[in-house]
Amino acid sequence: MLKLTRKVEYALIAVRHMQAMESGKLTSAKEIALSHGLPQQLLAKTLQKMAKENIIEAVQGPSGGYRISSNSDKISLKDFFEKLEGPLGMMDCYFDSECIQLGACNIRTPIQRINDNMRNMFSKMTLREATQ
Amino acid sequence: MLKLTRKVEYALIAVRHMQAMESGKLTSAKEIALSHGLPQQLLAKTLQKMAKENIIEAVQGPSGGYRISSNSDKISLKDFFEKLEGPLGMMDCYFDSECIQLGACNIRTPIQRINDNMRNMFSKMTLREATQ
DNA sequence: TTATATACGATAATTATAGTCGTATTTATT
DNA sequence: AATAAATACGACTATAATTATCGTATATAA
Ligand code: FES
Ligand code: FES
Repeated sequence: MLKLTRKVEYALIAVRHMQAMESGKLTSAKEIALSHGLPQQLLAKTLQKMAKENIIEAVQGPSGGYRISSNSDKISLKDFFEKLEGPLGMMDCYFDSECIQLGACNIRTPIQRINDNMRNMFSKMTLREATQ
Repeated sequence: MLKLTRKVEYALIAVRHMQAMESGKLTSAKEIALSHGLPQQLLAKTLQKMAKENIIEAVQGPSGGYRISSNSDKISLKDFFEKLEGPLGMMDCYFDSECIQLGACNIRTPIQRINDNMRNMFSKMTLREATQ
């Protein structure tokens, strides 16, 4: 319960790897995967997703790769998580109002209260803070 | 990601159900399950777990059932979660140090920092506050 | 004695996550 | 122009975790 996914885990590892690189230098999916013992294909997908979301920059072709994006400093942990995994709710009903109950729901308010707190916490932490 | 389990969800529903009862009165697993459309057997197990953990009180035999325990006021949401689902870590390595990586781990510190924040947040919220 | 409730271990079903495969595209290098 | 090495993506499979059920034992009020 309340676990991160591997995708996010790998993303964090990759971010730290890129932050540790000399400024502007590229690194590849292969390089990160090998040096941390991660499944390359899965990591590659995660990197592609991060590139699409402008967390990192991608350069194609041989001698291409990825580097950390400059605006990654501003991104919150909440946004980081949501860009990778979609809306961040402890229960699905937080967003799509598909209540699991027949109609006698008595936890909508509690769930929202708890979830708001969690989202608020992750909004206040930046990716930079968390990974530095 | 970062979702509650059904077990916890059902537990929250049950707690609120019992809080709404007249003081001291008992309610049964069947009653709760029927009135909220939950699977009775699974809910029953969760109630048994809660009873074992002194979150609620159990009375056996016909006309038995459960009622909210008086010390449920003091319990934190973190303890509530952990009593039901075990240690609360966003990654397993937070506790058993079974690092997923081959040996080149670079996220131990970040993970601990993030997780400490989360645990701290749930430590500060009481079950009572959350469900009232 | 019966009926109804909790207690609990074992197992099955379902769902979500994790990982792989195949192929297309880009582009530096030769 | 050909090749090789990288990103880009969709479809698929495998694995793990969660969810739910089954069967049986025990307690106890009526
Ligand atoms: S269970 Fe979330 S709204 Fe009812
Ligand atoms: S992944 Fe958690 S300690 Fe390395």
